Amino acid sequence: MKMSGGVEWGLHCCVVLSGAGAPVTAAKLAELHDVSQSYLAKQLQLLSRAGLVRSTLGQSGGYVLTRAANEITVLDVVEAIDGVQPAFRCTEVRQRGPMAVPAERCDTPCPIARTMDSADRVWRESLRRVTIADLIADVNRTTPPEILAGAREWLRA
Amino acid sequence: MKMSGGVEWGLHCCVVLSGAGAPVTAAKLAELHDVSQSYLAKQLQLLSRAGLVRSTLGQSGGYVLTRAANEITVLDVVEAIDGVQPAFRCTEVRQRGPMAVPAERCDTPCPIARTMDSADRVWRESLRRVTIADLIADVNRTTPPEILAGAREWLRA
DNA sequence: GGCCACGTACTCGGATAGTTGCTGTCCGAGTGTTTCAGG
DNA sequence: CCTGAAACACTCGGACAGCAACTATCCGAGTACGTGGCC
Repeated sequence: MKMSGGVEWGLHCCVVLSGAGAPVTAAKLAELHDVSQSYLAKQLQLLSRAGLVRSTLGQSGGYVLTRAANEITVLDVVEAIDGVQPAFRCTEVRQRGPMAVPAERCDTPCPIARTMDSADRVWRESLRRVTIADLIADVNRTTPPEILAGAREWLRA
Repeated sequence: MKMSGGVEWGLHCCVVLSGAGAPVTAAKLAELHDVSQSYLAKQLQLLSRAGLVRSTLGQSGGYVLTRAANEITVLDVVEAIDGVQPAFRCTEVRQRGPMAVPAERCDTPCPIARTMDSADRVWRESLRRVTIADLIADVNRTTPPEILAGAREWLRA
């Protein structure tokens, strides 16, 4: 089980976009993070489809957040890039084989599926509790101020 | 993000193995669940490596659980088949690019990684709370008794 | 009749192909800016 | 000098290869049972 690596990039991009007041191009974001420019563009498209960021075309275009940083949760980004369907999908094994349970007797979900769904729910709830603003506050507290200022300046240039 | 489909098979097999008093062969388990015999053998090997089941060779061989059903958690099976490493792996993006943070200043983990680790922890904790015995109790309550008896008889033959 | 050795049939275990989905890349459609000519 | 339109340069968006991991499979190593011969 592996999450798409684009989730990490997307979260970093949201943090950066929140700090920059002006639109930032995908090329700048890619260079800042030293990742593939074309592939990051795809992740940004996913964020755009999900309505988390808004893209503006033209010479001074780029991406901006559509909402305040404290109104975007980590779960929003994860679901935008990695998809909303849970990792576990019940294939109804109990309805197969020589001792299959008829479908009409399967009114309640398989207990295995219920267990997995419950775990998936608490996982998503945990991610929903953290917002981009929380991440930014942590970044501001743990990274040297000169690097933050430098990055802000680098984005402007 | 998708979990290995073998996890579902492995859990169903543990439930069945707990009900059967004698060793059950991989071929029988595969036929009972109507899944690929060879592929399920691979999942059972993973369970064997993890020490959850014990394999006995020879004519009347097969697989048996090594512990009581209430001492095997769903997380044990998930980690045995799907692996123990978390779905999210931090690539230390902050240490890359033109505005990289030097490694010696990165004493605390990235807040993104911390958020993901926390979510992964509650997910695993949720799965750890459910045991095979819990699954069995639910199965016994929700499936018609004649099917349970039939399956037990089918396994014996 | 009891015991031992052998052969057989059955089991698991690891090494080997196939397929799906993630990773990475490219070029085309669209728009804001700039420039230049005309009034 | 001001205005308007056209050309340009830069942006995002979706369609196209490459690779890794999961899925599926096969055959070989090893063991318990059954059988036959011997004592």
